[in-house]
Amino acid sequence: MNREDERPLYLRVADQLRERIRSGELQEGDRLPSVPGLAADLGISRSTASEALKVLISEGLAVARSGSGTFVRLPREPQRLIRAWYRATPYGSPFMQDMHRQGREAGWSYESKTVQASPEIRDRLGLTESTGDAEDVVRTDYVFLADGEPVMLSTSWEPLVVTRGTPIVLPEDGMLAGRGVAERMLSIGMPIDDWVEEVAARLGTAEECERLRRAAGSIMVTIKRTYYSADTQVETADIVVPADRFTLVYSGKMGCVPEQ
Amino acid sequence: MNREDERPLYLRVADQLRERIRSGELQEGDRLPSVPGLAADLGISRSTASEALKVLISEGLAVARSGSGTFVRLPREPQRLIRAWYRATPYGSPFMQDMHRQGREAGWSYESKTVQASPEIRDRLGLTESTGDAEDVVRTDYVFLADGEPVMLSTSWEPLVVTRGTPIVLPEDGMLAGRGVAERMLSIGMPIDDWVEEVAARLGTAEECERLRRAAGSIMVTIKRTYYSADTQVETADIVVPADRFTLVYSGKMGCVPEQ
DNA sequence: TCGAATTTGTGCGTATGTATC
DNA sequence: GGATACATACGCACAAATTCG
Repeated sequence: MNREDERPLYLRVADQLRERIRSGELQEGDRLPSVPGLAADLGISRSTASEALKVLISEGLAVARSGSGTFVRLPREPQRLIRAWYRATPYGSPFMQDMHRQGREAGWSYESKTVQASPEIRDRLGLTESTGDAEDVVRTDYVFLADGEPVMLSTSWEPLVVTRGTPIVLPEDGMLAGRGVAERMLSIGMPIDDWVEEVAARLGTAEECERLRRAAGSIMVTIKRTYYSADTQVETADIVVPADRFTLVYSGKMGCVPEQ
Repeated sequence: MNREDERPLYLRVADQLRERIRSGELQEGDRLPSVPGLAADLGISRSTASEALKVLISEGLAVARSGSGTFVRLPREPQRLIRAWYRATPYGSPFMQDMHRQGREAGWSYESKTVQASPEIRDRLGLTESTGDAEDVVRTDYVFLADGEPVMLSTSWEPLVVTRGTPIVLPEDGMLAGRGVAERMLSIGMPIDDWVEEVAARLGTAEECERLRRAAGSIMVTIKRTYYSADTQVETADIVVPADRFTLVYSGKMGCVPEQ
């Protein structure tokens, strides 16, 4: 069976399947050989055939549908997300504009709550004065959609010390709903003049992978973003995007020359 | 055996081990229970115990050493890499300055070659005129070190059409060796006035993981960077950093107000 | 240096549950 | 309902790496 057993059998079987995908013989949405089928064809055990398929799944090249089969799922060319601190556009938030430029139908759903900030969030928002047990931020959880599919998660925190008593306390309420943080803050006299984004990457949690319809253990790019107005933090957010779908684009000029 | 089988057994065992790590009972470097040990202790099969450990490994909370055991490996606090287009500093390149600020001994090794650019690199450098089979770029492969350990890979391409005949044809040669691209280009009258970075994440290749001394299959953050001088591309680079060691920091002001 | 014991990795077999068609 | 598929769980065996006396 093994004229050369440098590499484990299940990896060699995975190589073989990967090659059939790469060559175009198996295309997007095609069904890969089933576990029993592979085992019979190659004269290997079902456990080993299953291991080989798991390799492709963990690489994001395939998805398993219980009871149905394992299907090729080619990574799309990643979309570009332009990271910029402020872009007033007819399409609303920066995400909406990026999707619109790429000819995709964008949408989002959200849920806002007034809550007490965690120590980390308090730190990121520069909330030094104690408010006891009082609620001090509005937390909004977003799911962003492209062509109806969830593609980005974001959790945003805005300090009540900034927004309390203004018409924009709730991010997705009122005239400026869906227009993005920058425009909303501008409307209450707090123009955003600086931002910081900390970019990292890690495996997605089970919940993130499920909400973004990715295979368990998919790689996620994470962004911790903070917006400033005159050295005051007015918003901070945790953003999660699947690494196989997005490339983040930063550029030297965007801080100086907002696009119109 | 299962009074409630909502979740698979191997996931519940993984939960249990994860909790022992989270609580501090098992610390960095400690050995997790062995597969046969777990199986005996919990009255489960070795296959199931092995599956449970694989979950923690895939989450990056543990590493397996064949023949030795499976060990807790808590993620370190990642270092920050400040991404900025130009920072003239007494410490040379931006990488050197970041490491110096964090009190780490920085260094690098490199290798330069004059080569013919690939189509992708030609595109990134805006080289539209054909040069036949002639060599048209200087390619430099860097390994950056922190405290003697390799932490970042970078491959840089500079078009000969810009640097030919100048004292800085070879990046790490002459007076400005180690001073960074920005200073070198400035010295030949090509000040860098714009940059674009495309940030993505993926699994590291076998070679990258080995050169950066990471476990096979570690997550890497990749940056495709291009420097411009008056709308002319003067350099492009592919940068690879291990995701568990670095966070990239971008900020709105750095494009306008270079640090001194 | 050698060998015994332990551990992970791989591969085989089987069985059952459950989802899909 | 029946056939097929994946997911989980059990069992066993051997190879390779490591550790330790």
